[in-house]
Amino acid sequence: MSPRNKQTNEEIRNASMQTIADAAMSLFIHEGYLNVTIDQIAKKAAVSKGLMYNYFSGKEELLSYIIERIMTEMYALSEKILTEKDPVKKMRIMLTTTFRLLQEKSDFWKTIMPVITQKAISEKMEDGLKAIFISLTKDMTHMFKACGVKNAELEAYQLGALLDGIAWHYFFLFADDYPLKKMEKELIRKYTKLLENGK
Amino acid sequence: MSPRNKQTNEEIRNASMQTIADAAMSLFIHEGYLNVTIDQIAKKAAVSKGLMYNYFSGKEELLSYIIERIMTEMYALSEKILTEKDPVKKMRIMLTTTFRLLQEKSDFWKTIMPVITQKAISEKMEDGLKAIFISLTKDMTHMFKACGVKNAELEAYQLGALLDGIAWHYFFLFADDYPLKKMEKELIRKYTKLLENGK
Amino acid sequence: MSPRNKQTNEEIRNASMQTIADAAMSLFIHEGYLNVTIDQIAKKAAVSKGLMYNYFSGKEELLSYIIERIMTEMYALSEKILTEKDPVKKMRIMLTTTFRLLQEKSDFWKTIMPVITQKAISEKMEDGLKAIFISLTKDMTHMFKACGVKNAELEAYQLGALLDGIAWHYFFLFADDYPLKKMEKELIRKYTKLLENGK
Amino acid sequence: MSPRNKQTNEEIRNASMQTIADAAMSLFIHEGYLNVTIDQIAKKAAVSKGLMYNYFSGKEELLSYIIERIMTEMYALSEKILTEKDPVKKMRIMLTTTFRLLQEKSDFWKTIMPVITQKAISEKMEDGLKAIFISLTKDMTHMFKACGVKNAELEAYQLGALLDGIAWHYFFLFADDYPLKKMEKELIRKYTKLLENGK
DNA sequence: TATGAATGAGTGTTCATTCAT
DNA sequence: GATGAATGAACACTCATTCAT
Repeated sequence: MSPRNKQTNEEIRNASMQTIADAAMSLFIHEGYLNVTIDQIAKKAAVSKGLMYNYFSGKEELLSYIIERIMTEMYALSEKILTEKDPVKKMRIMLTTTFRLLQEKSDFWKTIMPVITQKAISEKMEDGLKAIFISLTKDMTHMFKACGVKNAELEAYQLGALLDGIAWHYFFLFADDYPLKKMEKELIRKYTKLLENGK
Repeated sequence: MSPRNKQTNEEIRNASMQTIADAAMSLFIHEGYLNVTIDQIAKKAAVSKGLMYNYFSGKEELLSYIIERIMTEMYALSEKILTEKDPVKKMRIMLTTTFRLLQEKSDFWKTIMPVITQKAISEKMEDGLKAIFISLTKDMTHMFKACGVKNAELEAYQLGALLDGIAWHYFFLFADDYPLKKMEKELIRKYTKLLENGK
Repeated sequence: MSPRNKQTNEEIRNASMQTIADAAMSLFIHEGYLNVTIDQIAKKAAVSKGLMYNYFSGKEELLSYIIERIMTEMYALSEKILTEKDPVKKMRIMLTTTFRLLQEKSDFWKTIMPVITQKAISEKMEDGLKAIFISLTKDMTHMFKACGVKNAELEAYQLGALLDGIAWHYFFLFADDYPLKKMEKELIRKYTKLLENGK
Repeated sequence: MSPRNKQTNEEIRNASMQTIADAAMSLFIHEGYLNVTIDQIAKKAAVSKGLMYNYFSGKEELLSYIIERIMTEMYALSEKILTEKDPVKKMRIMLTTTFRLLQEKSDFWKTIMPVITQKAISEKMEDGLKAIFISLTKDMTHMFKACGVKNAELEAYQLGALLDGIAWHYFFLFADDYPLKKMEKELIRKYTKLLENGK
């Protein structure tokens, strides 16, 4: 009879939002944003369509919310790399993290990448994503410089492109035929050497 | 009085098809396949909706046609590289061709990349595209081996990933901020050296 | 404040379905299935086009639903005849029921008959309708045999054909010029005599 | 160089019309009037769409033309029956003709019957068809009367309904399961007897 | 006479969004 | 907070008809 207290409501609210966002994200990943209907999301989240509109003003805002969640996660990952000071360790963290994510969170990436290429959508992520890439690239540049690597900035750009290119090939071209494990070992070897030789 | 002759009709038909396909491709590139309506295509091509359906059985077939055109073009480009025998020349051709296309045919690539990531669509290109990538990768592998480069296959994969990663960053992340020219020079220098040192 | 309860919703749903199906049936009867547009149905039912698609997956399923309703009704009618044991009574029920329906439910029949002749559509009813006709024909055959009528099976087929032929002529050829009342009396007289003389 | 003379043109014209009408009729029979497109007709007739419009002002007029051809044929058949004077022979001609047509021209009937039931279309045939049925019914009535058959008019109506009902059952319900041959023999026997007993 | 490229109104269908309950 | 029946603009696609040649 007595109304729920504020905190409980807040919790319910938050739980519902997460439920809906999870369902939506899962569908967006597997079906593509434009192919997913509100009905599907509501059904998967086991809530009514109407409730969705209590929390999100529309399909697009739901996407924005999900992208923000993803960006937060990506930001956290980049922080791990940025805070490591030792160059060789930093490089190893970056490479192992990247390759681990390629396998463990392949869905995560398979969502991100197509989404980035869609003009209307990418604009939502762009700034955040770009910021992360830029800060990582700058960080790598500094690191390469500190280790005496020549053309440090270009090396940093190459490393970034190489890793994204590998992701791209792995996800959209070669899939399980891709020599992911070998590549990881080889890159760790190569870049460790580069850093050490640079010193 | 008499009807058009067969050849004239053939020419008219072909011209219309190209007009429509060009308009559609341009729209698919900038708006994304799923966001583009038949009305938009017809309007841009300055023909009636109905005419589109005289030539293409639907929106999807129109996409297939465009993709085939693109694949044909890509295949022609890959042939140029595959037929060159001298390693250093081959590498230079591949790199300069790639970087030239990134700038001159940025639309071409901006279509390819998002399209590949769209599940339903990528299946149409996949086999053809994969074949091209695989044959190029094999070609590079042979070349690296012939020059005594260690881990030839992994190097070939890296090169492919690096170039696609650069394209990706250039188009969807950094755009005009990207040091494209410097990168081209650096890669030519680096890979020429790799081939020569390998010998 | 609280949402409608399940039962109320069920009632609303059912009412809407019947409203739509009634409107559609009426239009199908008078205009022919293929000539009727979804817009017409929606307008006649005074609902939105979209609502139709909440209940029926398309125009064809709407037709199926209507046909099923009709078949259920026809089946109920045939049951009345099949369960009557006394030959003369059975015959009288069959004839009076048929002639009554010709007048009272002329819409009902006017729907059935054209629909049967439409290939794509008839397949939906065929089995059910055929089953009813066959069971009635068999029932009549047994009855004629039991009464010692010669060529019992052919007589049963004739009776069935005769009644459907009368319906056909009444609806599509002669209309109100048709001597329906006289025919009913004559057939009752004739077939009663046949059954009694057969004994 | 010299223009075709008038007769030749007339012949060409007529031949083209027949070609087109034949193709259209065949398609109308097998696919249904509303399902057949102008393209299909033109293709089947091996003429251009444009030519069709030289001869027929539209799809509907083409149907009218075909129906008229059919009506003419039906009229010719009815004449055969009407002109025979001997009752038994007349009856035999009518029955054998009907049953022969059921088998030989089943396509012919399968077109006619659905078409009759479609309001918009039936109006085109109605008058002609009705006239034929009425004249046949009257003829039969006279014949029955002349042979002393009781309820001559009702008998004539019954005969007509019976034959159309048989056609209906044969075409749309029982198909090859129908005892057509037996029925023919039985009816000849029955009606011959009726005529002879009536005397 | 003959062609078939071109048209565009019309059709079935989808789906994000609203709102009475 | 929660529901889901209802809406209607928007979409892909069809096809009878026109007309320049």
